[in-house]
Amino acid sequence: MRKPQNAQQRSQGPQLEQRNAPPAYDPAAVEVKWRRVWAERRINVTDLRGAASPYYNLMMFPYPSAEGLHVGNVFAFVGADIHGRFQRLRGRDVFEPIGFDAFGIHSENYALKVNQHPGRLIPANIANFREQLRRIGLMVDWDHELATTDPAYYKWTQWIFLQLYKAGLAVRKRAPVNWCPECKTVLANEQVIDGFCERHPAVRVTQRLLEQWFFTITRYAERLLDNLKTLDWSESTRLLQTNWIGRSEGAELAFATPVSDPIRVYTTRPDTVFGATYLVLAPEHPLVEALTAGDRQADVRAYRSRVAQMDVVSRKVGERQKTGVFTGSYARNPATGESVPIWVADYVLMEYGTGAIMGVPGHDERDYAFAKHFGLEIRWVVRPAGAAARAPDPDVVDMPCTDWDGVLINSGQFDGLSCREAVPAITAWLAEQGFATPQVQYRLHDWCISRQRYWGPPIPVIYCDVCDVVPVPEKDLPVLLPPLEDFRPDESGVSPLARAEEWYRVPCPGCGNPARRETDVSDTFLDSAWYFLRYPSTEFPDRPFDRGLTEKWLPVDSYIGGNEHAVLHLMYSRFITMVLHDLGHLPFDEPYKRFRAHGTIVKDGAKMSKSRGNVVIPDAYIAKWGADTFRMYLMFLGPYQEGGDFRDDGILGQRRFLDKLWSTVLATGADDGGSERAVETKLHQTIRRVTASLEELRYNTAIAALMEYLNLLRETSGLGVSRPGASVARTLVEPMIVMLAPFAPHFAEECWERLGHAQSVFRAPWPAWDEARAREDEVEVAVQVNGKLRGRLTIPRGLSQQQVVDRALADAAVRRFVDGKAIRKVVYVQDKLVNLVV
RNA sequence: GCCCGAGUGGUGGAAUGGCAGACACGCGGGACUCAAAAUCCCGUGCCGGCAACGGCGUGUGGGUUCGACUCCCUCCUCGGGCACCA
Repeated sequence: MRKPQNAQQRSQGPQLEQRNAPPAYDPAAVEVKWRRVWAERRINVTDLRGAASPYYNLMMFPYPSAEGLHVGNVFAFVGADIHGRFQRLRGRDVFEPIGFDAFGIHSENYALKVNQHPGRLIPANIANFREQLRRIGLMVDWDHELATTDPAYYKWTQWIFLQLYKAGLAVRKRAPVNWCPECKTVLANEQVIDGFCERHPAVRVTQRLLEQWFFTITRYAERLLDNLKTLDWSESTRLLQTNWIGRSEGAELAFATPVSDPIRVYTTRPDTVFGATYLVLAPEHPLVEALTAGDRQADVRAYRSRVAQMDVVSRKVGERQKTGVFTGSYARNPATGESVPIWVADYVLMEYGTGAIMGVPGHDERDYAFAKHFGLEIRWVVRPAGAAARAPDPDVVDMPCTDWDGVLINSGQFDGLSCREAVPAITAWLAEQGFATPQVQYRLHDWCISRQRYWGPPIPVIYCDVCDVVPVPEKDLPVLLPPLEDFRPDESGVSPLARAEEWYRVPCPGCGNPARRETDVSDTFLDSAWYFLRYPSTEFPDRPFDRGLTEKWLPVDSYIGGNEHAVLHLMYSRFITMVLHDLGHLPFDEPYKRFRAHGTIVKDGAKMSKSRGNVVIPDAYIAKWGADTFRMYLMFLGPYQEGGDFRDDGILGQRRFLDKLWSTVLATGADDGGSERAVETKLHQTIRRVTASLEELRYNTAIAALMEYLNLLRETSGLGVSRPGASVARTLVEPMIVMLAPFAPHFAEECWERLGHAQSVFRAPWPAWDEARAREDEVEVAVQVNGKLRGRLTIPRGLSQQQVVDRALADAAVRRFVDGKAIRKVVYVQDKLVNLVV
């Protein structure tokens, strides 16, 4: 960080300077004053019912950590706030709410670490965050603040669970789950990174079998995918979701077996079925036992139990040596009619497709490795494009051919077809005989919402020996989280809530017999899957979201946030919205009309992280430079949707700009109307540029355009050289203040007031530009000879090609390169460039 | 391995296929000052030249075009996502 002299000197300026010197810009005073005025005049409070032109401006609510806001949060919020303020200046009634995502593992782990109860820690963190958020000057309507830990909120989180339960979309499954020995809880697949816990990068995740609640999001896979095409979202985010859903097309093929059930396999390459020389079942496959021959029992059992002990994740990680075991049975290849051996191997996963595959070692990397290792037959049924007419010899070519651009061989009547042609042909042929069905598969998994933890909303279910699973009646919501002093998870794998005896034991709502509460709490992502629905309706204790307000304000007009939530939060909230829509609770099925992913702020080219020790804490910068300067600096770092590199130097540039603008405002005279044409032209160009830049979230270029304009304005008015008594016309200054207001709101308000306005600058209209006035009379035309720049002409706008060429040829520098040569061609771009080809 | 995104001065970055480097930081020089800070002015891609000016220049190599940072192909590096998903 820079030495503090600058700021101190600046802020002490007013006292030190001579009596008649103008007051210096004092950000601390200006910002305190305007935050007070905004609060007093309730300027950021939206009239939700009366708004004529509603605009819902959403930003991702923070998790209130003990460390406080970091610079990444500030970057995210300021960028969204600028968008909201811009919309407001354009006449929209902007609703900009904020809240706190305060449940979850983050909070609980931190509470464990400092040995304090999260119930006491979180309110303090929230108070701290609230203050920090106020200090960065957000246009937030604090009347609608919410916290997911508030029973008035999580009552409805539980209500949503019940709606899904009633609709059959919340199901209980015994399933192998990821278990983090450090968190002592189940992790979603998304929370497992390369086999390690997201929260504990050094801790390997293992496997446990637990009864869990799942939301069957997979039933919505197709819709989640299809709707994506219609959304105005960042391309990168849509792509991440598309890949996450992972749609693939293929066919399910049936291989007859000695037992009554055939083995069904899913394949994307039915064209290679003639090359299927073996089958593989996942170790958990239900047919394994029946298909294992007597003398293979011991081997198969040993193999399966070895796999069962392995954790879910490491089984899938890396290019391990393939393992497997032969069952001793054979199945019939429906295409060739031949018998093929049935194997069991852990490279086949039960959770995807049918849990069984056909092994086509000639044309699949994994099958090839497996067949090589176990000496299984490798048969080529595709000749790669460009290869010789004969099939390549597996003994010579030591790799499979996974090419789609090949031609079938060794495939009976299908020989000669291209792979692409063969897929539908073979599928149809097998389908006729009852051996095939076209099939679409998705990679997406169901959403496990159970957490064996304390700090979350209890899942509202009661277990009764008579009635089995009984949902808590809606009238009994919320199921309050019991105030448990010792909230530590233990090795049992059971939630700490099981130890709250009084809470745990309840009469069954159905039959009144003694029953037990579900002791798991729900995933934090469920809390955040619907928070945007709650904001407009925070005042209603009796409904999750008011129908009228919801219709008026939703879906969200603009959502700006980080791409780290591209597949989890954004997918889950889309899913919940779809379900609530289908159940008749919402009139729309997509929550966010427009989503923009902002970039990441890095430090010295590296991601900020505690372990690197390069985390930038914004507080000191704001204290020293003021929030407005800091906001502008962050936005100037680079394109908002790409992020930027935070450096301590550089912030001074933004402060200099505001200082210069400040002195310009103080030197603004009465409207003399005598503005120079060049400045006026530049003003209209600037309005056009800033408007376009703001629409595209290109905040860095918007600021640059304002700087350019101010530089010209000061130069032409004599302010730059501190000419005594120099003044500048009001009409040339005021639009700039309005355009700056989204970036530096406190500063703009103060300037606006000093310019004589009684109303907030945010009541002013966004300046309009006039195309005619933005156009220059004279243009500079580049003169190229053979594409190389050889001269420039300043000429009146609108000359004909011939006139321009004549003038270009009058230029000595140009003639040097043209003289003595014939001009073969002339390319003229009106008022911009002329290229003489000689 | 597969799918995205990005490589431009000392630095952050700017440029609907049409003057590469806007804007800003930093740096050099000057003014003001007893001096410093702040402020203001001038300069600042690289090479050659006193200069006029010339040559080179947007990760690499090729291509399309009158003209390419921009479009196409190859490769390299960095960042992100997915990954035994059949």
